[in-house]
Amino acid sequence: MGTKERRQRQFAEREQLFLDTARHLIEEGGLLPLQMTRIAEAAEYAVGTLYQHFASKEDLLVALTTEGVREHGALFQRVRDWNASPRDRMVALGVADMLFVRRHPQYFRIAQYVFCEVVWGAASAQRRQEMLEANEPLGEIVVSIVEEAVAAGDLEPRDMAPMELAIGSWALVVGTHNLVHAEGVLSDFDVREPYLLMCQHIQALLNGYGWKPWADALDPAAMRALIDRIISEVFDDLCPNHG
Amino acid sequence: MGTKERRQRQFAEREQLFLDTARHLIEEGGLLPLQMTRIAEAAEYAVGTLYQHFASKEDLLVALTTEGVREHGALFQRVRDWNASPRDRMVALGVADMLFVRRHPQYFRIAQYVFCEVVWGAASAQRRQEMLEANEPLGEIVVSIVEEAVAAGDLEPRDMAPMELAIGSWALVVGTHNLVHAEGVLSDFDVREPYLLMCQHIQALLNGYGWKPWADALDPAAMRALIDRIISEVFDDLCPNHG
DNA sequence: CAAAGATTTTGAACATGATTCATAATCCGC
DNA sequence: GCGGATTATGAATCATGTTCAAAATCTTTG
Repeated sequence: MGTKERRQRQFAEREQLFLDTARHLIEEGGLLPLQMTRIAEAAEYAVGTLYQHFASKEDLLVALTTEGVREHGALFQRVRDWNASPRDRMVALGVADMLFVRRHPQYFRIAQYVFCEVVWGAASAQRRQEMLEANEPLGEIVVSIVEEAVAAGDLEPRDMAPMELAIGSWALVVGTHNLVHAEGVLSDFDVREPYLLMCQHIQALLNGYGWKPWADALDPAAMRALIDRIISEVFDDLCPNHG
Repeated sequence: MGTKERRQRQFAEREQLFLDTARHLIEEGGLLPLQMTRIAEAAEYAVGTLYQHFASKEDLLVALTTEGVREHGALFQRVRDWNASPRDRMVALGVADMLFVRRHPQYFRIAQYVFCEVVWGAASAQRRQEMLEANEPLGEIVVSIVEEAVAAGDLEPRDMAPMELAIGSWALVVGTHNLVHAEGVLSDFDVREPYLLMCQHIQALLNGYGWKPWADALDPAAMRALIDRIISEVFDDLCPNHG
């Protein structure tokens, strides 16, 4: 009979509850005052129960980030399936990141923390594994778009592997998140719209690879227009106040 | 008399000792098992003495990173003063990072941790201020190279501020460090020489801005040659086993 | 030079917050 | 409804960062 199955389902539901609760608490007050006791209290369970799900606080944080990676991956899949040129889809990946940050302003902060040796090393091997597995599809999607561009003749990779080309945009995106979230570092220079800028840099990078068709990376208006188009064609439901 | 000065000097020396000791311990065993008690022990002082220098563990980590930023800045200054085209100097900044990582394999790991809300927020305001001040020159050097390129007619910035252009390479570099240090994320794709790749991406980005003279970003051999030239002309003393 | 007073060092005691585990409660099959 | 297995509980434990009263040292002064 299905009693075991029900148990498993309830266990999974409770795990979800813990993760949602933790996310809530982080959104309220940040990562700094997050305590296991508080999470358990807020979820109306005992600490011991929380520890039946997560081997440690770090373990929970890795799990939380893994969820974010999956959601992030869902946005990337939309881009992969979008009927547009590989080049526009590369930019759309950047837009996906931009929107993801808007939806989850805390996400990249937590992710940065989670990937630090101190946290990563203190999480269980299984959670780490899950995270890496959740990450794989993202890399694969970027690579697949690069490969399509090569197949379509838009891009001449010469000796570079698709992944090596993909890493450029990837690093650009990761680096932008880092700079944006490192309080004080960019603020001196008052960068108004860092993610618009990021998209322009992606365009420049693609131009630099000789990726066709060429786009004017230094024209913010053109960039905005493309971003608007991407949002309306791919992410319309995520931007209620758009247009 | 100079007894007060001597005191101050000795105090500064002891602070240096603590920082060096901490760095040593981190190099030995990583950040995870770093304990204030251990640092004090290893430096042959009592914990209380350690706390006369650093308001908290986080404070110490920020101070440690600030030292790294200063050393990093010294490399950037060499590049600024190098007698070469702005474009080659932009690439040389990337090479500076590459060499800095070689000298201090742990540095960017610690920096990533330090810039996380959890650590940054727990450090004293003064240490944070010092860090930001130490960081400023780095940004200024990048911007100054961009400005020189514009002045020389190598680059047509249109509506973009120099800083906005500089942020592209900066993000690329920061993102590469992140990917390289996030264990497991890149390893699936076995990227042999991430920093060679980073330099190629910088070239592509500069090409994409229309930054003259054009360089072939997809030619690893050309890139290696330029890196070798930069090392021999700017960083020769830092690479004993070079050539 | 010694004593008084100021400053600095010390490390055991304290505080915080993660984690455990003996006990209590609950569930399941009969 | 009962007995054994499973699960939940939260007070106790443990690990570390931090403090602070006492001891040690240094500086000034008579």
